[in-house]
Amino acid sequence: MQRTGFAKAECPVARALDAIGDWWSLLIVRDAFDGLRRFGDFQRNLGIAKGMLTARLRKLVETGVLEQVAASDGSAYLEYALTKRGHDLFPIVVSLRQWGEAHLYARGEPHSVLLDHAGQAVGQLVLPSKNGKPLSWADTKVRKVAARRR
Amino acid sequence: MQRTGFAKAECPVARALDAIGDWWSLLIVRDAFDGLRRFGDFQRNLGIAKGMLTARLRKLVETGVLEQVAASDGSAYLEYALTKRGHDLFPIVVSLRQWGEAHLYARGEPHSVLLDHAGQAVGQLVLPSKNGKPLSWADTKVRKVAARRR
DNA sequence: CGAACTGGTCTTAAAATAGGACTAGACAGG
DNA sequence: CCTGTCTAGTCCTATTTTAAGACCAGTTCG
Repeated sequence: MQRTGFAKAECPVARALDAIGDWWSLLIVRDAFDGLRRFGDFQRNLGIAKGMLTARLRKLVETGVLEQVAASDGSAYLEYALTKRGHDLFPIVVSLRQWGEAHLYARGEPHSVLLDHAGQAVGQLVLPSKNGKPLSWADTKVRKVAARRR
Repeated sequence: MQRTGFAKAECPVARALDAIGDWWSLLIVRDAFDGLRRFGDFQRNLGIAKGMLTARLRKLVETGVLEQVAASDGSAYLEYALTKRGHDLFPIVVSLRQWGEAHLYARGEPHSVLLDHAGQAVGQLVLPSKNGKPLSWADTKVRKVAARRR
């Protein structure tokens, strides 16, 4: 009765959830985007059990989202840094953030916000189309399985 | 030792994960975007245990992502339909899909793809900035807690 | 050198999950 | 209008996952 896995699903959404769709992984990644790099930083900031954190970090390293690098402060410890693949998770974290901001706060309730380099709140993620108008859920359809190409 | 909850976190990412960040909810939502509406359709398509599906659907209805509506075929059964809040999950599902497509398939391995109304594969989600250039992770920063406004 | 910090491992109890048996009401056919 | 099947669940059990904290070896600080 092992938890169902989706690693071999044909659907990319299912595979992505298999890789990073548990309760902690995306929060670790969010913290990594905020600049956290050390085991203890993640542990204190998230309040996660250490064994859990060990397991999650290990899986994220295996998946290629994080990598262990020498500590930036010159000490003998290791740090966890986002890889290219990890940085590519940015739209996922932002989309979760924007949905959360829009739907899960009472009016006036304080929450963190995402700013650009100029200190301006950023706009919504958009899915561009040829003619410049953003695509919505109603404009798209999934083709079940792509033909094997190349 | 109840699973840690993030419902009251100040971070919107954490709240979003609390609401829809489990192993099944986003797959149910994905199927709903694909047009599935009935209990049995979700159950057969996902291979999920029925008790699990019952619990997930109930939570998604509570969260306001799905709502129960009369069956579209005129029978006495109910169907689950995406609400506005549910449709707003579209960027999350798309960002997961695009990350999965980019990183979790061997070259040439078949997978489903997202098409626009014209049958063209859609482009990448982008986070627009004032000057038109998309923002990346390096261009943004989180302000920890927004001042209470209004 | 000794104390505290770092980054873990191990153990335990509670909770979540998978899988399947069972069921009440809806529906379709004869 | 009777019966068999379908639908949408509930309930039970075995197993896995999680939370929480005790413990520990190597590193750094004073």
